[in-house]
Order: sequence, then C-alpha cells, then structure tokens
Amino acid sequence: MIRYRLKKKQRVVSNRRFKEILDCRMRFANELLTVFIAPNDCGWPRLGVSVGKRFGNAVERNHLKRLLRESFRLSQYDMLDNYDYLFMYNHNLLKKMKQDGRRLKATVVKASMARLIVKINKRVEGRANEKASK
RNA sequence: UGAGUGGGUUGGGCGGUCGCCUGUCACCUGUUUUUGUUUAUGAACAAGAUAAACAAAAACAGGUGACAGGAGGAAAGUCCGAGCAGGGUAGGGCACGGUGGUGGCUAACGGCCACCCGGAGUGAUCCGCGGGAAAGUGCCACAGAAAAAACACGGCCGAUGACUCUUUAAGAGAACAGGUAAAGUUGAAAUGGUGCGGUAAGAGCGCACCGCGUCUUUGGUGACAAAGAUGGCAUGGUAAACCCCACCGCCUGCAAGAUCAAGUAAGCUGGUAUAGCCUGCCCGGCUGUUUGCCAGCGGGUAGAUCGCGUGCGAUUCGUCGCAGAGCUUCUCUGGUAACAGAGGGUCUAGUUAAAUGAUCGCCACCUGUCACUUGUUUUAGCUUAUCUAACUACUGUAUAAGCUAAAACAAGUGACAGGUACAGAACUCGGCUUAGAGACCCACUCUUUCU
RNA sequence: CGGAGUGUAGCUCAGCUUGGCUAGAGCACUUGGUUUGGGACCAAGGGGUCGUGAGUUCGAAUCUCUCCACUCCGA
Repeated sequence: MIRYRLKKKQRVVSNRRFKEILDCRMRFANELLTVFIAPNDCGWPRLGVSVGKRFGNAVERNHLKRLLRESFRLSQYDMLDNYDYLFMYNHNLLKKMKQDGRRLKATVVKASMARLIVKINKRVEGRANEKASK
C-alpha cells in the first residue's frame, strides 16, 4: 500500500538551493501556479514553496503554503524522481478571488498541480528521448 | 418597554479519513567500541596476542509502531519596564534623556488601585502629559491708543492755584498748572464684574453680592475641603518655548553571547608623552616604550550545537526534596481596591524556507437568490352604501367598506449557493496601544407604564 | 528579530530648527500671444484632507502622542 507522507528531507530548505533552482530556468505555468524545476541527486522529488509578502498577512501566507504542501503530498508519486519543484502562486488570480470574497480550496490547487505535472512529464520525457536517439 | 454606562467569560461545535512538529517507550537494520564464549593461527601446557563467528551492553545514523502534548486575547505594533547576556566601571560634578495632582501597590514601570481638582453628561459614568509664570530669558502675527512699559496716545474735569472779561460779595471764559483712569469700532486675551451711593470729573473712594489673595481654626497621612476674619485687587497668556524644582536613568542588545568546525595571517597603513585609555565633557585616575598599545583598511562570513522552555539533586523509574518576580476560573485571612500572606493544585508549544492543516458529514450563525404564507401601503377593475337639486332615475377627476390582480416593504418557513471576526509563538515575563464577527453573564443609570 | 529614518501639487524637492506673514520652486497641465504650422519663448491660470486620528495653543505643515505605509542598516 502506498503511503502519502511528507518528511523534512522531501523539502528544499536552503537559500542557496532556491537560487540554483531559479538559475536552471526550467519554468512551467498555468493560470494559478508557476513551477521552477531542477534535477537533484536524492532519488525522490523535493518541494520548495515561495509566497511573497504581497499575498497577505502571515495567516494567509501560511494557508497558501499549507495548501501547496497538501497537494504535493498527495501527488508526489506522479512526479519525476531526482527533481526539485519550486512552486509559486499567480498573484492576479488570487487578488481577484480575494475581491470576490472566496477562499482558495485545496481541490483547486491539486487539480492545477496535476495538469502541470502532466505537462512537465511529457516535456522531460521528450527531451530524454531526443538525447537517446541522438 | 425603550435608550444607555461599566465590567467579566468565550473566541463555532461534534464525528470519520489522511497528514505535520516535539518528547518518551518499544522493535528492526547498519556502523563503531567494550566484554564473554567457540573456532583458526601459534604453542609441550597454561597465560597472553591476532583474525573470524555468535551473544550482550553502550553510542550514533536510518526506519516502523504506540502513547502524550501542540498558537492568542491580542501571539500584532515594538510604545514602556524588567530578567538574561556582553562591554564598561575608584569616585564626584556637569551635560543629555525621561517622568510630573496626592496616597498606596509592584521586581520595575510612562502601568494598576483609591482619592482630590478641572471639564462633559439629566444620570450611571467618562475625559485630563493635572508641578512652577512675584528666579530669569524669549514670543504674543493681523487688528488695536496700548500686548505688559510709564497712563505714552486720545479723552473727561478744571472743585483748588495762577490768567482774562464782566461785575460790589459773585459769575463767565480759555485750558496754564494740576486731578483722573469712567468712554476709546480691536482682539483669543486689555489693569476684578454688576448695582447703588459718591464727586468738579472720577476712582474699591464707600457699601451689597460674586470672583481673587492672605491669615487663623477644624477635618484629612496628603492633594485638598469647610467655616471665620481680613486685604482692597497688587502677579495677562504661553513651560507638549528655553528654563527652574523634585524623582529616575551606564551603553548595546538573543543577529546578545559561548563552544566546535573551517579559514585568513607573523597582512598593510597611520599615531604614540604637549601620548593613549577610562561611554559625551571636566575634575580626577590608570597605562609604561616599538616583538608594545590604540585607530583604520584589507581578508573571511554553505556552518553546526548550546543559549531555548522549568532548573538542580536523589531514585526502588512509580516518584520525592529544594529553588522559581513561574502559572492558577480553587479556598481562607488582611485590605475600600490594586495587591499581599498562607494552604491546595500545577510545570503547560518549542519551530528555524519556520510545526496546529486539508477534506467529508451533521448542527449553529450571517449574506444573496428563488418559492410559499401573513400583514401594511399604492395603483387598476368590480360590487355595495352615502353624497351629488325637494323625490326617483341617470351621471361622477367625490367619499367609505369589501373582493380580485399587480408592485414595493416587513416578518416567518423551505430549498440552493457562498461565507464564518481580528489574526500565527520566534529568548522569556509584567503592562500599554491598536485590530475585531458574534454569543453569554453580572452590576448600575435615565425614560414610559403598572402596583 | 533588533535598530535608524522618510511621508508636502501628477513627478522631484524647499518650508519644520525659532508655531501666524500667500504653503513655495522647477518640470508637467490648461488658456491666450508669437509662428504658415510645430517646438522653444512670453503672459495668465488651475491643481494641496501638508500620510491618518487625537491633544497642547487664540492659532499647528511645524510641538506632543497614537496608528498606517515605505526605505535603509545589523550575524
């Protein structure tokens, strides 16, 4: 039986690693999320979250980070091993939702993340096949 | 009944599934160390040595499971006060900063409690950086005669003295001496206010009331209050202007600091007795000669652990003892109260890209939409009655009642959708300030009605 | 987390020390003139809750306190 857990070693922790991931410039996005990825040598995917100050006060930012953690925990086995994922939110959509008085739901985040994962997997496999054929 | 004042409690609830952080315990795997046994090498035997295997214990790393605990009243702002840490320190004075009614509470405070005074309110109650303006300095724009300076200007009078005229003693004139502080368009503020008497004109010049000051007595620890006598009014405002008085205050802050690891580097420049240091200054003190001291530059800054969440000691691992400005919705005592003392209970999150969450079901509350019911108002239509000439009929921009339909508003019920205040511990406490949807409780005030 | 500082016209800044004089300067904007037209130039004008809310004072951009934004520094 597959356990969905999220340990400390599955997180990106250091400031230096965040900068390295951003320097790899592998970026995918949809209307809600933006993700930067970079290969690592751990053997499992790792999660990094970045929520800036303009998304609200500490309570709202903690809530957004928890939603991302929850989604990552439930969909980690669909992701590529040996990659670090750095997720960020799209500011404009959240601003619009805040004006309408709605809260962001975890199911919405999870669905958005699943679509991104499919996109990433196709792209990375394609590149690997190109290299192999060459 | 309506309106309101003050205070307190709580901060959506229950259940299922998955997940996060910390601690304790148990188990598994790996590594290292120690001990024991067996085997091998070696050896005549024993002891000892080396290697391997097994077992036990300890430490470290990884994993699994169980149990326990896991955000707030403001965790926020960082506005104060402390603990704690480092630096400094023989001592004194000045400077600088803070506080400011009185008495108390507290480890301390700019906090809290009680009282006094002033202001607001019918009242419960609320608000107040609330010492000193005869220690000195400054400022008071515009307007105004004048902004604190003398009645200087402008007025009034001219009783008294001198002058001129008429005239008999007396009267008139002018305004020279002189007297006076009543009027003078202002302004935030103008030499106590109002009234009567008084006078040549006036004036606390006299009196009555009010205000103010001084003294005495009484009450109170005190701020102050009350009563009486007395002075005749003298000192306009501003100290959140400088200042004076009283009291308090070393500087820097957990990114403090300690240990370990790594790393530069016996690096360079300047000063050095009329020197350097001792927080800003002074008195004063200390240092003691170029391999020294001080200042600056350069270099370096992936870090880790402790500090850090009760501590120390003992232990039969159940707990016990001592110490905490520790906590306490418990009890008693003292005190009006803040609070203090004694007893009982209790030790309560510990993260570091930062742990408390997500989702489902039911319930509670709020908002919106739709449907139904009830009530009110308006409009339209119909019926009846009245009125419209004395009667009847007709008619009607007439009135009233009823019914029907539509719209709006209010209340209730049901369904659906959305939401559930403010807000996240970052070394720890005591306060203050600010944010804030509600729910509940207590005490009190005013108004209306009834008894 | 701790410590410093700044908010004034659409923009960049003065004025705050020592409270009152008209809240000012440059660029920008509007109108008119000049030019065949535009730019430049000349003349006139509009535009300010002085970040917010209280207090002291007769009177606050200025003094005091509270709150809100923003900037910088610190191993």
